[in-house]
Amino acid sequence: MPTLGRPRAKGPSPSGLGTEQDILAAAAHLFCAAGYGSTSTHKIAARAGISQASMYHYFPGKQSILLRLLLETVRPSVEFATALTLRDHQTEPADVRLWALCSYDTRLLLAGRDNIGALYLIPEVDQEAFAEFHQERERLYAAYRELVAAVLETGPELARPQAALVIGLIESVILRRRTEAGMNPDEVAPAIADAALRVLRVPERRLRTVARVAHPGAPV
Amino acid sequence: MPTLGRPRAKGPSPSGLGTEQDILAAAAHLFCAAGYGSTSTHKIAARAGISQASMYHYFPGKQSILLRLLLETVRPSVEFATALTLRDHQTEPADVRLWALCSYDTRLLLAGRDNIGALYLIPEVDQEAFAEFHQERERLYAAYRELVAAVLETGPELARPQAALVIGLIESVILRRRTEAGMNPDEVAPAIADAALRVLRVPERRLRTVARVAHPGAPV
DNA sequence: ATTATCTATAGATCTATAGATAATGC
DNA sequence: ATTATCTATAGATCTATAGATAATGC
Repeated sequence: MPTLGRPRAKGPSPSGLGTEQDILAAAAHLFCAAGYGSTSTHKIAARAGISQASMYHYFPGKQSILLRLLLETVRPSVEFATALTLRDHQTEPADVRLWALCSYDTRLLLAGRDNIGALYLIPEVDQEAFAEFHQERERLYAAYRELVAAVLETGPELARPQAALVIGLIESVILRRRTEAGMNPDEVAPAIADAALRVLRVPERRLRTVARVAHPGAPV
Repeated sequence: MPTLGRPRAKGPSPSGLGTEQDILAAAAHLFCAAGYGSTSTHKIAARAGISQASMYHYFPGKQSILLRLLLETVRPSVEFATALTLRDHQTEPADVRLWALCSYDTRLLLAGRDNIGALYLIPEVDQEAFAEFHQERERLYAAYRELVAAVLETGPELARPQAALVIGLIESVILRRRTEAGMNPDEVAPAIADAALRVLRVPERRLRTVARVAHPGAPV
C-alpha cells in the first residue's frame, strides 16, 4: 500500500500486502522448497518482484529474514501453549488441554500454501544467529512437558522422553506434507492428537470423551 | 590405503579408510551440521584433508556425494524392512515384526558420530537429482504400510495414515538428537517401538509379550 | 606408464554497498 | 524533503577444468 517512493520496475506488488510481506512470502517459499543455503538474495528478490538491492531496504540480510519467519511461525504455538498452562485453564483436565494443543499445532502446520514448518528442519537453523527462535521453541517444549507431566501425573523431568514422543508426532506432519499433498486438517489434526494421548497410555474409553470435550482449534 | 599417486600435502588420511571415505565422512558431517547449500566443495575438501580440486577425482560434484550418502543411509533399513515382509518371516506375528523394525530403524538413526538421519530433512533432497533415494525410501515406507496393515488387519491403503504416524515416531529421533545429546539407544529404541504399537492400539498386555519376543536390533 | 594428488585459474555466482532516480508530501 | 525503488559494481566466494607434479608399478 505504500504510495511513496519510486515505483517498481515490474509493476506494483500483486499481493497488495506491501513489499516486506512479499519478501517474507517469497523467502518462506524458497527456503522450504529449495533450502536456505541454496536460496540467494537475488532469487528471493526476483520472486518478490523487486531488485536484489531493494531487499536490503527491509532486511539487513538473509539471516534476518529467516529469523523473522521462524519467530512468526513459532509464536502462535507458544502463546496457545503457555495459555493452556496458566491458572485459568487448570480447571480443564490435562489430557483435554494436551489434546487441544496437539490438534491446534497440527492445524497450524497444515495451514497456508507453503509447508512453513519445514523451516524448523533446515540445518542452518542450528546456527547461533537463530538463538532467539530456539528460546521460543524451548518455551513451547516446556509447555508440552508440563502438560504431558500432568497427564502422566509425574514430574516434568520424568515426562521429558514422553513429551519428545508427543512432539515428534506433531512434527511428523511436516515431513508427511512434503510428499503427501492435500492433507485434510479436519481428519489429520484429531488423528494426531488421539495418537499423542495413546502414546501416553490414555485409555480408549477416556479418549472418546476427551476428543468430544476439546473443541479442535480453539482454546479450551 | 592406496600407496599410489602423489602424496597429500597435509599428510596422509588420518582415518586410514582412504580418500573417498574421508570425503563422504566430511560431507556427511557438514551437510548435517551446516546444510547442503551452505556447504561448499572447498569446505568438504578441507575437512577431508585434500585440495578442493582433488574431490573431483572421486565425485563429479556435490550432488553425487549427497546421493551416495542418502542411499547408504537408507539401504540397510530397506533391506531389513523388506526381509520382514517376505514369506520366511510371516510365521512371526505382525506386531512383533513391526516392533523389531521400529527398534532397528531407531538404532540406526541413533548410531554413528553424526546425526546422519538429518540428511533426510534437508530441503534440497526434494530435487529431481535425488529421485533414486526417494524410490528407496518409498520401498521402506511400503514395508511399514504392509506391516501396519497386518497389525491392524486391514488393507495397505487404509493403513496409510496410521503408518505415517508410526514413521513419524521413528523419524522424530532425528530432530530430538539435534538438541538432545547422548541419547541411549537401549532406552530410546524400545520406547519408540512401544509407542508405535500404542498408536496402533495394541493392548498393553500384548505389548509386554511383543517386546520380550522381538530381540531388538536383530532380524526376528 | 599410471595414479592420486597438487596449483592455478576462468567464469559464474553471490552479497552488500554506493549512488542515481522517480514517485509523493510539504 | 522524504521515501522506495532502481542500476551498477566491488569484492568475495564457489564450481569445475586444465595442466603440473610426486609418488609407485612395470
